[in-house]
Amino acid sequence: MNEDLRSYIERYVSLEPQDYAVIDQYFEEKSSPKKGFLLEVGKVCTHNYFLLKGLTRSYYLDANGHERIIQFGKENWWVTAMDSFINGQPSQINIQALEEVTALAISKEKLEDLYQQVPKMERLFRKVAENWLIAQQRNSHFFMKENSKERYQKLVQSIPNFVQRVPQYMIASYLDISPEYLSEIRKRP
Amino acid sequence: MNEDLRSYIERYVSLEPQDYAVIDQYFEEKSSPKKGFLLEVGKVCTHNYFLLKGLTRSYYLDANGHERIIQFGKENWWVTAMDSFINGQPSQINIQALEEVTALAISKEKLEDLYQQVPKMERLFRKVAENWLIAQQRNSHFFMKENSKERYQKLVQSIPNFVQRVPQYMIASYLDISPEYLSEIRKRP
DNA sequence: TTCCTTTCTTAAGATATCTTAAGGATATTG
DNA sequence: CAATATCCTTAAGATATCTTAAGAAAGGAA
Repeated sequence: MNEDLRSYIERYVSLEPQDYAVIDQYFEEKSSPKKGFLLEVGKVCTHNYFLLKGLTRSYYLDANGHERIIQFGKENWWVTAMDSFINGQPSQINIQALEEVTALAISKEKLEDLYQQVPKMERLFRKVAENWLIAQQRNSHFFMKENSKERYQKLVQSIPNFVQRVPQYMIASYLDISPEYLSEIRKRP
Repeated sequence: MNEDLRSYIERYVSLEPQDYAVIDQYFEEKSSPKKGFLLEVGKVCTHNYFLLKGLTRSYYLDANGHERIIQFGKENWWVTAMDSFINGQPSQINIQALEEVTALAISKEKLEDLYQQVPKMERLFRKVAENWLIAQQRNSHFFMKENSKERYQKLVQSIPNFVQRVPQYMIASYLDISPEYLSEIRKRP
């Protein structure tokens, strides 16, 4: 089994050694070139991706045709369109590789089966969902509480060198700021 | 076992009949008068509450001493301070009863034990966390996408008679609008 | 009912942020 | 290297929303 996934799992649950071999069979390695799509609007999100390498963005086009980024995906985190994946509905978002991406993918059906074969995985994904929820809640409050300048500054601080990996207009989109205004914010002392 | 909790559980997992009696023992009924606190800032949130009756708000005081409501709790939903409950950290929020509240409460320790006794509960709370996450994500996008007026109108539509149960300034706080501006919005055609 | 507290409204001035439009800088490709 | 596409900045005017302050209305307690 892949080392990154293995140590990720170990952080949440303790398994029998042989479980890892079982789990491994449920995942398939997938990759995407830069600018490729892991998911497009309107299609059902059939897979959950554990990112090994690269960077993704999840976004949609708003009423004015502007791209709105709602999430970035990075190494050792799960990338999927939760709503579509869980409920089998057409996705509202695109997921695109911003850098060349390698990921371990598991389909919805296989995941359901894996829960039967290795019940501890149910616990793993419970904890993942709980942590994700907590992160999402913190993020929501962050957006409500902080103004544009603070959002930008805290992003820069909290994820060093992230700003270098991503064009500024995408940072602006993610922070819900117009690119022009972000430019002005950055200039100010 | 309480009927509401039972049918809630049945919506997510199918259990053996005897499981319900086991589960029932893990919960204790708690109640709070109107304006009572289920949790106060600084204390660790030790319980997860399944609301049977009444209404709660989760809020904190911002830098200017203004109350900021981040969530309302209603019948047949879980009320807790996730961050504090899961990570055992002091809570950043207060949880207060807006109406007289009756709830079924389970402590963190008992819940961990329950996962061992009835492993299907792991699945239940995985699904609860997943749905909660999806709801939270939708909510975040809703706040980013819609302006004040639309947020208010959609709240009124989506939860009829909610506006009657709660003072307007609390609605404003929840929608991240100043009470004065909400008053103006409501007046406009 | 009367008083006191809580909640809601009004209005004026202040501020953050957006929109539009244009030009400048930087990357990528042929 | 030139050419093209992508990305970033500047600035002016427009808009949404907040702040402050005051008074009006409604609700609850005496």
